[in-house]
Amino acid sequence: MKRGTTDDGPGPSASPPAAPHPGGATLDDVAALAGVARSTASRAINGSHEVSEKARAAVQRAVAELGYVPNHAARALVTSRTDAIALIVPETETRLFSEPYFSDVISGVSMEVAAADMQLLLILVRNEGERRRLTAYLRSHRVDGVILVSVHRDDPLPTLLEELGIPTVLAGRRGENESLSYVAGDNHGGARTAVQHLIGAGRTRIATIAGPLDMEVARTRLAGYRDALVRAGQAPTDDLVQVSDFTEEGGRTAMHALLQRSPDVDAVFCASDVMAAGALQALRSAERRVPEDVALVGFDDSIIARHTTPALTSVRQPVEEIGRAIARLLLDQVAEPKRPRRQLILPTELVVRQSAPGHGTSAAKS
Amino acid sequence: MKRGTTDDGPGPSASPPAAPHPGGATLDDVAALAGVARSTASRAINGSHEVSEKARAAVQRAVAELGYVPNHAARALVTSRTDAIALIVPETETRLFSEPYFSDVISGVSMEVAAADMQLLLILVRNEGERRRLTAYLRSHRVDGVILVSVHRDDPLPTLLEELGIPTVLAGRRGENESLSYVAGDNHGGARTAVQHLIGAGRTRIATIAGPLDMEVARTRLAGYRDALVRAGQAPTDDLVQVSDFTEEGGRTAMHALLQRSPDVDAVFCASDVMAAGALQALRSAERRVPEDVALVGFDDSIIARHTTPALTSVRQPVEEIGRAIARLLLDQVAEPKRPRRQLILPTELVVRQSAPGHGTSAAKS
DNA sequence: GCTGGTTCTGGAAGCGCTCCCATAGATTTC
DNA sequence: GAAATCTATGGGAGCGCTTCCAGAACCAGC
Repeated sequence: MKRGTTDDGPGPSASPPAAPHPGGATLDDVAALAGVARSTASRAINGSHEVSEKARAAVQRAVAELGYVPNHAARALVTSRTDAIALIVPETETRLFSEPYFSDVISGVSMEVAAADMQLLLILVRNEGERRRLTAYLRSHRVDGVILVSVHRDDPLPTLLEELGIPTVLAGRRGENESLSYVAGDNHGGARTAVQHLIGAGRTRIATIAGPLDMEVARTRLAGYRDALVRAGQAPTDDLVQVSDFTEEGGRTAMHALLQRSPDVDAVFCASDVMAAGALQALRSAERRVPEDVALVGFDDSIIARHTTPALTSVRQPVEEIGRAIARLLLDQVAEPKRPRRQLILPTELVVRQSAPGHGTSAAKS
Repeated sequence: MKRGTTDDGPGPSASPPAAPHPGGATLDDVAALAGVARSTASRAINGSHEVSEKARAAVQRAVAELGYVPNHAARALVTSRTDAIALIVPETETRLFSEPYFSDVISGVSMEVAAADMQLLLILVRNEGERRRLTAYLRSHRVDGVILVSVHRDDPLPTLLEELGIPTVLAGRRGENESLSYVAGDNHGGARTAVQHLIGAGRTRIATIAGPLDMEVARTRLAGYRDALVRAGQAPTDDLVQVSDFTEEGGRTAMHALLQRSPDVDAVFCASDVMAAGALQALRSAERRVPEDVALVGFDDSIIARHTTPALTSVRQPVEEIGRAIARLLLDQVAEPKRPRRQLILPTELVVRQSAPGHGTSAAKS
């Protein structure tokens, strides 16, 4: 609809300003009914303590009676706060968004944001066009804060946000020296525990399928894998490391490569369940039994981990809690912009299933 | 902090009103730089055609030079449009949100909403408290339109929205006589096709595990199942129908019940993949082979359909397209509120996998 | 009873924008 | 060539709210 290109009203009638109920009563109505000035009503509603009990009560009564709801736009205009938080999800790769990881993070974020009476804006970025639009959008300061999930090492967005001075919290960090606030699961510890579990089960040729190394999660999980081996006195070798891309197809290909290169592999730690599912297919087609011949551990404890056969042992992150923590950090930062950045690592947990059972349960290898 | 009221001109004060960039240049700045009045600048920017080419060009140059971005709140205040669409997702049951169904619908919605330069608000509703908050929120008219996914038959929300006169589109309908606009997959046709596939493969004792009957999707899929049987000249019997709840555990229980009641069942049409996954477990523990003894079909073609063993034959809905259609319907309705409601049913597609292969491929039953 | 504080309150000034209205030019018509 | 008709423009009035400021009302204290 082209803005009322002039002639939608023939005469003095149809006056848009006097719409029936463009949102209901105004603060003036409340003030009038309560018998106070608008400014007093405003103070009463916003909880200024320089209002007498009597006035406050009168205002509250009037608010209730009129069903008054403040006009958000008017308030935003004068306070230059929007009470909105943007959640930005890049949706380049494989429908990342459908991973429980994202939905649970979002769920956690949503809880806290709603509790703070703020709005949550969901922004999916799929391509360059949307990316440009997003940049313009952020420059227009239409949100009080931003949450960024799935950041790549060279993503320009965090830097932009930093320049614009918009409070930002990342789900996961870009690198080891992250300057912004972030919350992440303990990827290093989680990976290490997973590999230690394999070592404890007697596996000796433990490979890993890593994620793309331009993502810090992938690097950290790989580091955790190496750490576990080193601690167990095993020197990690590069031919047991296969870098992939977090997709199922990538997991399959990587597993084939590993089998080719090191046929004696007896365990694989995959940096994601999706890749583990791919690896499982490759192992099946190579006629290796899981877990008897090769034990398999995934990461994320996503929905597919429970549905493969055998079900996947996997590292679970406290995803909803991560979401909540992100929101809390951000809300604090919005309320108090000069507050120093904060970074949080939350513990993970190994969920043991059939693809890599514990001590003794597995094949009597070694 | 003293507020430098108005006179930040000559004074050395550098007062807050002249904040660094509370959002950048204003329309007045643009007008001044372009050498026109504010109203002209406004018209130029909003594409009124009553502006001379010369003025328009000057304004555009000024906008570019200043990096001007309209203040949304100010615009919203005067137009009483928010340019925001709320997407409301009840998150009662099992992390529904993580189903690809939701994420793909959201993805489609997001594309269209972004293209229209509107904002997408995500509102998750988990409990009564959040529900009340939502009601208050909707009453405050802070969104131009609402998208409701996963509606139950007796959900009070659609009615509320109808009363408030807020443009609304549902993903799926509440019942057969839905008064609001909606977009849905062809549940009836999809179910019928699935069952016809089973019939075509020679199955004769085809059961169904239905969803909760207070959801129209569940009813419609059940109706499609019955329709297929009737068309094939088989009278649908109630002991082959087991109502469940769309959860995995529910699917397991339902399958057990069916096996108990009708041990000769040779195929099951499940109203969701999640329930099919549960049914699969029940069949396995009852030592029925899938598909040789019992063929299994799911619905949704969700991520788990590809990861069970055997992989599930399932009915795929054009989910992203549904999302896009929803958004388009809604945006139309926002632009033109008196436009009649519209309802759209989009076709589904049967994806055949091992759990219910086609003719001849399956066991030589019958 | 008057002064010197405290509270509390009402008036008023905008926040940045859209859109109505009146006016100044430009163009046409007779 | 003057009147009539358009068109583009500038002025200005708000949209509903917060917040500054000055003044009213109140309480002590001398």
